[in-house]
Amino acid sequence: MAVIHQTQIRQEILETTRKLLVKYGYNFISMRKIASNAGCALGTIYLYFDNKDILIHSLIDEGFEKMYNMLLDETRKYEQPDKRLEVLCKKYISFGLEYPEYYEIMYLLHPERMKRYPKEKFRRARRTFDLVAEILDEVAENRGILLKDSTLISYSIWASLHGVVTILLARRLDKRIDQNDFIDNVVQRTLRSVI
Amino acid sequence: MAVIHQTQIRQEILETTRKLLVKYGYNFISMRKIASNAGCALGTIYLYFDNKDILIHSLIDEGFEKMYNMLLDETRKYEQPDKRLEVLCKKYISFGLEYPEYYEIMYLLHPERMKRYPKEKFRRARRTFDLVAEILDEVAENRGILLKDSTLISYSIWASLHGVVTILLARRLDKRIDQNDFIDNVVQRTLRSVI
DNA sequence: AATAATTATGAACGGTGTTCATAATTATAA
DNA sequence: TTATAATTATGAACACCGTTCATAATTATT
Repeated sequence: MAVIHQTQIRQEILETTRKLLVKYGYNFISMRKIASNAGCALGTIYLYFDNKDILIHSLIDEGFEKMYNMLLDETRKYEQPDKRLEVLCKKYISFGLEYPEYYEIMYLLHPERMKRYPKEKFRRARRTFDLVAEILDEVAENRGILLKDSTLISYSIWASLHGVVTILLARRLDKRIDQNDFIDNVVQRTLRSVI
Repeated sequence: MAVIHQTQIRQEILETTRKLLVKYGYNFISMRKIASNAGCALGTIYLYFDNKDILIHSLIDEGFEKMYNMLLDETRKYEQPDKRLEVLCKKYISFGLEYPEYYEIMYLLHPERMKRYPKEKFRRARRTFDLVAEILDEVAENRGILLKDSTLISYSIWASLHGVVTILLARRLDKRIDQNDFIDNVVQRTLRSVI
């Protein structure tokens, strides 16, 4: 009964999984391929991760960290609240398009798998929403308006942005429509409808 | 080299697949289970469907048909353009929540699988957008405004609605937020931002 | 040095989608 | 009606999958 693991091989497994995920996509990843690439036996992985889901989920933190930093960096470039909200929206979408593998494990894993989705991952995801809510409050204050529920509106904004990303990742946008026009339109509609 | 198949068993396979899909969800479906339930041999399925994806895709038409009719029925209940647009949005979301299995194969199948996604399915999906665009034009006319690109706006609206559905299906909504409040908020924001 | 605890292994289990040689059936030709 | 050809049905076999577990190798403790 092993209790605490913190050896080199655990990190190696994680890094290998991340590399395979980014390089080949979620569907390519199998426990055998990870073991093979990480230079360990198949069973060894199960000493450090209870199952495949938990292993994959360990990468979600990385994704949220990367995303949060990208959004923070981008919004810090500007001071005007409306502008900050705009670049936040656009950066969210471009993150999704730039790192589809991360976006997939962060937001698109099938619901059934989510039974195993650890709660602390949700907490980490929430940090992004706090950022949105924060900037929303700035916008409201700047316009001299009182926002009833910035959290609800944050999630509401997220829905639109998430819709854009998933539609584009699933290649479901009508080819007659320009991708950038589509993104701009949703973002503009979103911004206009905020308050 | 079989060329044309139109026997009873093909329909039986399709119906069995649909039943298994609705009853147990996408992940439960395997070719063996379908064969077993349809009362044929494993290999028989491959006489009528090149592979699993194509078999599943055959059900997509059903989904789009069902959805289109639901949306049409709902919007026909009203005459006022704004109201028609509102119930359209709400019905779209409730369809997604009510028939997650269909919604999944219609809109959420992983992008990699979409390489095999037949083009005629896209065409069928477009009918829904034409309905949205149609109602959008009504709204514009009613308000005496000229809409530049109702197709683009249709897809833009879709993004928001699709975002709502996927977030709810993936159970990613913060539990502090009421589901109906969330839906209403997005729909209201969407309607307000249309023009 | 001997024992105990930990860590690593890979064969085995029951599943998956897909292929294909073979068998059964149906349609056509003599 | 019989013989041949074309079609349709079969399920074993292949190469994969996630997971388990008895066993082996290694490390720590006594």
